Amino acid sequence: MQLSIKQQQLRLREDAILDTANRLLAARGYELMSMDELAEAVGVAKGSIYKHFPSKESLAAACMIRLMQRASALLDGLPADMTAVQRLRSVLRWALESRLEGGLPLLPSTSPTLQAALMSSPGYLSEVMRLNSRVKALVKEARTDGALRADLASDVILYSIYSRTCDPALDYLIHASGFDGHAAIEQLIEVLFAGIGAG
Amino acid sequence: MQLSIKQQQLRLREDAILDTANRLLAARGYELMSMDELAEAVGVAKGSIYKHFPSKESLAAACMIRLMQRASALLDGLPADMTAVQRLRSVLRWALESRLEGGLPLLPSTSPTLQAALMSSPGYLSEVMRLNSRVKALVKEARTDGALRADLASDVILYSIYSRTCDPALDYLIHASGFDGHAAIEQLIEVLFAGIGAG
DNA sequence: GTCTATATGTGGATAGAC
DNA sequence: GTCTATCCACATATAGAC
Repeated sequence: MQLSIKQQQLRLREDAILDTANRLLAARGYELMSMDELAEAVGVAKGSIYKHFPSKESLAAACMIRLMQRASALLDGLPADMTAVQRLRSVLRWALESRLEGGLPLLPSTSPTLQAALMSSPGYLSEVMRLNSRVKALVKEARTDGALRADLASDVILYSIYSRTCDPALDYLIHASGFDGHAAIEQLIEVLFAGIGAG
Repeated sequence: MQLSIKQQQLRLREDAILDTANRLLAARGYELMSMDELAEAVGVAKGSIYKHFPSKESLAAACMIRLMQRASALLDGLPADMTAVQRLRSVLRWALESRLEGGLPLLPSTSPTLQAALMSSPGYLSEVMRLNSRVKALVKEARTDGALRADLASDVILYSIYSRTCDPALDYLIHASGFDGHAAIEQLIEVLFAGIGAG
């Protein structure tokens, strides 16, 4: 079933909106991104955006869903011979590299109203669950491999990994200490896995 | 030189404003705390707040300055026989306990406009420098003690410590995993120092 | 579906009486 | 210095022509 030309154009337009929104959300956060500036940055009228997304909140939710789908796709694409802990490193590295390119909004816990909207968005919730259970499974596997500390609760490990995706140390190292972005990322990954890794 | 009754009352009023602002900033962030709700929470008219602080930004700066002064005071009060790395653990523990009590705003990097305002506030800047140089000195001392990894750049260690004060893993552990707050704090401190500590 | 124009609400900041 | 009442800018969201 092929999409018609019109549907393809529509899809492209929506992707353009989401790309720009993604960037603005990452740069300024949910509250400070106005629909006016988004419309101008995309190059469409504000009213048009509301034809694609019924509200600012649903737009943000769509951004987050797309990001999580990309994270899942990244996991799918990893070489089959990778160990669980290597996969965990890879997905964290991908998230931090995405942040460097200005594409990773830190939306969670940014805004109560947004948080409430996300929590009542079925699409968002199911994608969160899906990604979370995959990462959880990797943590469990890495622990049985003996690659992660057995004396830590697995949630301590899990949330420590999640939290590093929005670690402000990355920005500090780059802007205050002059680190190269990729080098800074490797340092943060190294420190994290030295803290949660066995041996 | 004793303060007059009136000056004391003024000071108390200002402290009350700062206490409430501190709590609201921690709970909702800079953008979402409105001067309207602050005034109502303190129990004064909005106009009155502007007699004490010329702008919302200067109010936030005053909050941050007071917090950093408290951190400095905490360092002053630590036992003389504590090692440098123990002092670092203590100040991080204090920061996280403050967050638990709802008193530690995550202002840095929260808002570009606020960031700009802070960077042009002499009082804020001098307090930042003062605290930062003390913590930096502790990191240096702990490294020469052999308590911190020598293969890491000291800025990597320094910013990793700073970043843990706003680690979202704390909230996740408490709210999603049912951890006790103090236990969660000890886990995060343990993971961090396992990552940056020698041996 | 895209545009222009507008309704409606809310934010920071101020004026002026007391 | 505290209050009430208000100004002004800007944000989300919608209306209506094409």
